[in-house]
Amino acid sequence: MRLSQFYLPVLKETPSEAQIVSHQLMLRAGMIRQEGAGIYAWLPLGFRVLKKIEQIVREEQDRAGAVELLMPTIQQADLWRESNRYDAYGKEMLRIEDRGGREMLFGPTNEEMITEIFRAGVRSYKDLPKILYHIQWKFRDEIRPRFGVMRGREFLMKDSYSFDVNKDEGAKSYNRMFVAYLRTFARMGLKAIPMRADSGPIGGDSHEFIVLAETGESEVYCDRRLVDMPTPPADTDFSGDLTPTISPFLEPYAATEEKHDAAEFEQSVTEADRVSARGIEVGHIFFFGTKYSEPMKAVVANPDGKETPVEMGSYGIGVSRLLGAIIEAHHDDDGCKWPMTVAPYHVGLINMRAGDERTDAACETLLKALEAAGVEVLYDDTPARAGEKFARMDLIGLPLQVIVGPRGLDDNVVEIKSRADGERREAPLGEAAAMIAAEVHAALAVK
RNA sequence: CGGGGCGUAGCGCAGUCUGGUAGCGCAUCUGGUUUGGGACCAGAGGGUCGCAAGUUCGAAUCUUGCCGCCCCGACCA
Repeated sequence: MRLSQFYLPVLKETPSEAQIVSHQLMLRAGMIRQEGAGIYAWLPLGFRVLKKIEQIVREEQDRAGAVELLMPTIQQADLWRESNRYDAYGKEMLRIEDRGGREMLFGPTNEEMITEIFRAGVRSYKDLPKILYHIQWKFRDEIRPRFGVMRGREFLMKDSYSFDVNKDEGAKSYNRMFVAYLRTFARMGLKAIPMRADSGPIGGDSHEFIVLAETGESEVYCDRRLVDMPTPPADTDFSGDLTPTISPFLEPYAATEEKHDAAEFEQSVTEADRVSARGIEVGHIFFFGTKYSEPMKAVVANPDGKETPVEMGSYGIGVSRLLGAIIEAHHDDDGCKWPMTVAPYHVGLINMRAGDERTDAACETLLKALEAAGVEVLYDDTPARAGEKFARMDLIGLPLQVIVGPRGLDDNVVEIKSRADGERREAPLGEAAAMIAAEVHAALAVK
């Protein structure tokens, strides 16, 4: 992509309404634009990252055996009356009326609808287990939206729902999502720690996945050993018993404020390993049994031929929020520092003298070769000054910058700069594309 | 919903107390000089001062109402 054809409205100054660094950088790097309190338009650069994150979430859901579908954003009030949540949900639910005066709502979550979809198609325990998920926009009329996409009112969420014949089977589904979540966040360069969490009005077992960050909204407490716990590998067998895989994560102490037990914390964790910090909740998993299946009559015939309500769980990932969390974890004073797996483009190609025959030709050749090798390139072909180009490229934070200018071309080399550590090195012009492509693919291969 | 603050050019702000017909920096456009880390000179364009009503000869400025946004608290991916 040529920058001259792209839409990248960067800001030199920090908009005053942005309080935390991720919000500031997303506005400055032209990733989002606020259209109302807690409502954002996704500009091209931000949209690309959103799609990358969404795709990683999707791949790990699929790997864990979940099946994707798509439910509508608008739902009917009657569906929510079946679970008695239409009145219980309160003002956080955005209620709408259609032209016929029917009560509708913009979905804040989808337990009711998925239960309705499930019960319409499943009759027997032999069809279980099932995990269904979708990635869809939600609207929750938050009392106080803030911090940009970290607490928007409209937000993109991946929500999965598991259906099992009994509680033991339900626990297996819960574990599958548990492992899928560990892998999902790790692939984005995040250390997300599962913590015992308050399951709220839903009840049942619950874990929140927390990224430690000073700007996090929750107070959390955990054992330091959890911070560097290795991620379960890509070849994990999701059809097998996952208890040994997840038990190392369950044994050390970890809890959010609501579930924190100071006495237990001090007793079970050595003083040196006690971490009390702030964190960003990027995922939340629940097992809630028959809360919806019972009132909504989502039942299957069990092996005895008796109809029993299915045991359900729900599993959420805040996809749009993850952009904020990743920036909080990966940035410096100059801008974002995207991990390769979620970067809007892998490489920023900087033409130091756009309009000069020699640099233009070298850039065009590199661009073609890189794109042919499957590398996503943002090519700065604008006539802007060098300082401006570097600052802009640092701000948007592409992992690799390739600098092509007369100075290097005199020696037949280009410069490659890594955004992560600022390291610069030279590469022969003829070999640069292959070297960069290999580097990009190596970084992406880590799954 | 309670408490606090803000709304003036795309962005950041001054002007409001003390009413006199709107300004600064950045950005944008034109010409020129520059050109490897946010350049310089000269010129130009861009504003129903959030909206409405009121007071006044005259309102960005005073009064009232409304709208929007931000921050602190209770709720949440």
